Amino acid sequence: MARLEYKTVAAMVEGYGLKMTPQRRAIVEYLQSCVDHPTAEEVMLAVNERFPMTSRPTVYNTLNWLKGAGLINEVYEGGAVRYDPNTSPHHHFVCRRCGRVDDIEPTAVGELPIETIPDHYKIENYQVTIRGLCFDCQ
Amino acid sequence: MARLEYKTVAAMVEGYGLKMTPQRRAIVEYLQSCVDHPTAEEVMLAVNERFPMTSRPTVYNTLNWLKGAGLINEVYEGGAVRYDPNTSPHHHFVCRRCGRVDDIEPTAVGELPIETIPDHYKIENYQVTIRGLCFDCQ
DNA sequence: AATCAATTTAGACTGACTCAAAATATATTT
DNA sequence: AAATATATTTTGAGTCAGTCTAAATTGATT
Repeated sequence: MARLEYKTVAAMVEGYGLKMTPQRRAIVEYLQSCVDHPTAEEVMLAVNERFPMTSRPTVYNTLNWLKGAGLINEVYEGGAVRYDPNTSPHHHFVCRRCGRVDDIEPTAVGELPIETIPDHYKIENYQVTIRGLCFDCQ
Repeated sequence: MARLEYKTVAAMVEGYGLKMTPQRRAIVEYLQSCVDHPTAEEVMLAVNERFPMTSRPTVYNTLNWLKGAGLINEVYEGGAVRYDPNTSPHHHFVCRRCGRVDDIEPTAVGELPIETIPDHYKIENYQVTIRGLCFDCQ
């Protein structure tokens, strides 16, 4: 539950008896460096700039493995599936105009008084999506 | 901003110089009767039970029109795009195990203290997604 | 009943994503 | 350092949700 780190991935790869390949390295490094929430296609394009000819299935395989291992999250905004290297609990701000998705720290929003929710639900976590206009679009 | 109502749709269709067809009627009536959040495919299957041979493009056309007119909302949960006939501000509970999506009234959750958020965002609304286990899955 | 515009349909098409099999690379053993 | 075994990548085809187009149809209006 934190920002994606290369050493975590490497250790996990080891632990599962998997192999660390240049493609996986490149994908993980790109995700680490990301401040936004790229789509699979964006990951593929970015990785291919530095490490040409990384195939689409490999990108999807790796993203799906990282997701399954809980090292990245999938978010859906603006009609597209995006990947989020930040797995700490946090919220999102989505700009109605330009579509950018910013992370919002939980401390910036305060706590939701969810204790008032019907008690037949077992709540594990919650996530807030705030919509509006970002600074640039106002 | 309320639950989808047939008369609202009919009036809007009139107003735009459009035509009320049996297919549109069937789709709207099905959405009205829905307590959950159907996918486009589920809408198509349900409508075809009563009104056979409603084609896929017609279902998508109608759903997209309703969405554009602000009469239904699109939500993405469980790896699929779903439609929500309830356009009042409200939240969602998503069951980790069975994937069902329940509406949660804003009054059941209380207010999020969003006034603490960085002030360079112009906030228009926010939506909470609560995850966990529903009653049946505990 | 005839006309015209909006709508539906069938069928082809796109884009995101997955699958399968052959080729290749990695880590390990000798 | 070469050989081996296993994981991974690639290519190319295939699937699935959703869209497009043009022809056929329907609904509203005259």
